[in-house]
Amino acid sequence: MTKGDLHSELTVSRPELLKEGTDATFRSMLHDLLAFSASLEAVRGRFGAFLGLSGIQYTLVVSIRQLQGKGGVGVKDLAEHLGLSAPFVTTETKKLVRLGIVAKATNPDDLRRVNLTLTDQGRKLLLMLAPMQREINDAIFEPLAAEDMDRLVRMASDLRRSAERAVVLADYLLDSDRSS
Amino acid sequence: MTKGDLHSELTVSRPELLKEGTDATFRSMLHDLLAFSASLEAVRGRFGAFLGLSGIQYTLVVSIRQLQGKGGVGVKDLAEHLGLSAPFVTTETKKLVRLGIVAKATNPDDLRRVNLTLTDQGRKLLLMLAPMQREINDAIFEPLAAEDMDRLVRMASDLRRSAERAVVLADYLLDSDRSS
DNA sequence: TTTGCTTTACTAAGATAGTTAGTTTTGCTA
DNA sequence: TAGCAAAACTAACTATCTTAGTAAAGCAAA
Repeated sequence: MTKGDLHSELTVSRPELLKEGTDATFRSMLHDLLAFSASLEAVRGRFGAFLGLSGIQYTLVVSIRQLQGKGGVGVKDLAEHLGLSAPFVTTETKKLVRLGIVAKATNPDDLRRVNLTLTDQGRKLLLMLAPMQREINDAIFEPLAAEDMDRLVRMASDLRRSAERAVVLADYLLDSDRSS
Repeated sequence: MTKGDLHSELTVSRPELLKEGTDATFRSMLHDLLAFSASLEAVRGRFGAFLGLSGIQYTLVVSIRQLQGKGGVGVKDLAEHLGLSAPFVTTETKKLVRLGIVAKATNPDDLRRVNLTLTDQGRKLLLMLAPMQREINDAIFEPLAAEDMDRLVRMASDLRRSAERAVVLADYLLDSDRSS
C-alpha cells in the first residue's frame, strides 16, 4: 500500500511518523500525549484537593482570577474560556460563593450579567498553593531542555488551533457521511 | 521577589517560562496544552460516533486490537494500559460484545482470565474509519515542521513519564501536608 | 413606546464516565 | 490442603457535564 492509497489502514500520512511503513510511532505518540494530559488533569485535581476543592473548581478559581480584570468576569465569558456550558459554571460558582472563595455581584451596567471575582480568602488560598505548584510544575517539565521549552510554547499554541479546526472538520465529515 | 523565594506567587521556576518576571507564558502554554488535549478527546469522540460508539468505547476497541496479540488481552491488562478501573472495562467491553465488535473467551491456561479479541466485524469497522482518521490526524499535525514532529515524539514520551512522577510527588506532598 | 427578538443567568433533570466495595471463582504456595 | 492472592464481575455510588426550559433584562424596529 502506498501513502496516498485511499484504502490504506494507516491513520496518518506524514512521512515523519511512518517508520518502516507503519504508523506505530504516531499511535505511540498519541498515546503518550493523552497519558500526559491525563496526568496534567490528575495534578490539577491534587491542586484542588490541597484547597479542599475538586479539580474543576480549582480551574474555575484560577480562571476567575485571570479573567476578572477590574470589575469581574461573567458566567458566559468564563464558560467560553474553559469550554464549559454556562449552567455548569453557574452551579459550580454557586458552590464557590458558599465556600467564601468567590464573590458574585450583579453588573450595574447590565443587570442581566453577573460579576464574578475572587474574595480575599480566595486570593489567599491560591497564594498558599503556589510553593507546591512550583515544585510540581518544575518536576513535570524537568526533562525538557531550554530550547525544547521554547519550542513547546509555540507548538502548543499551533496544535491547539489546528486541533480545534480538526474537530470542526470531523463534524463536517461525520455529517456528510450521515447524509450519504 | 526572586526566583527561589519560597513565598513567590509564581507557579513555576524555569527561567525559560518567566518572561519579565511573570509566569504568564507558562500559564498560557498549560492552557493551550489542555485545550489541545480536549480537542484530541473530542476528535476521539467523533471517531467513535462514526462507528456508533462512545469515545471511550472507540479507545477500548483500538487498544484491544493493539494488545490482543495472538490470543487476546485480559481485562486487567487493558484497564492498566488505559489507566481505567477493571470494573469499568468489564462493563464497557460487555457492551462491545453485545454489539458484535469484541469477542470474549475464557483463557484456557488460566480460567480466571478472559481473552478479549476483535471480531471480523470489529476489524472491518476500524478499516472503514481509517480514511477519515488519516484526514483528521493530518489536519491536527499540519502546522508542525518535520523536525518539530521528531521532537514532539520524544517530548511526549519524556513528559508522559515526568508528569506521572509529578502526580506521585503531588500525592506525597498532599499527604505530608495533611499530617502536619 | 410597545412589540418582539436576543442575551444572560439560572433551575431542573438526566446522561456519561468513571470509581470503590464486595463477591465468586480459580490459581498458587507453604 | 489450607489459606492467601489474583482476575473478573456486580452493585451502588460519585463527579462532571449536558440539554431543555424559564425568567429577567436589553435592544431594535415599527
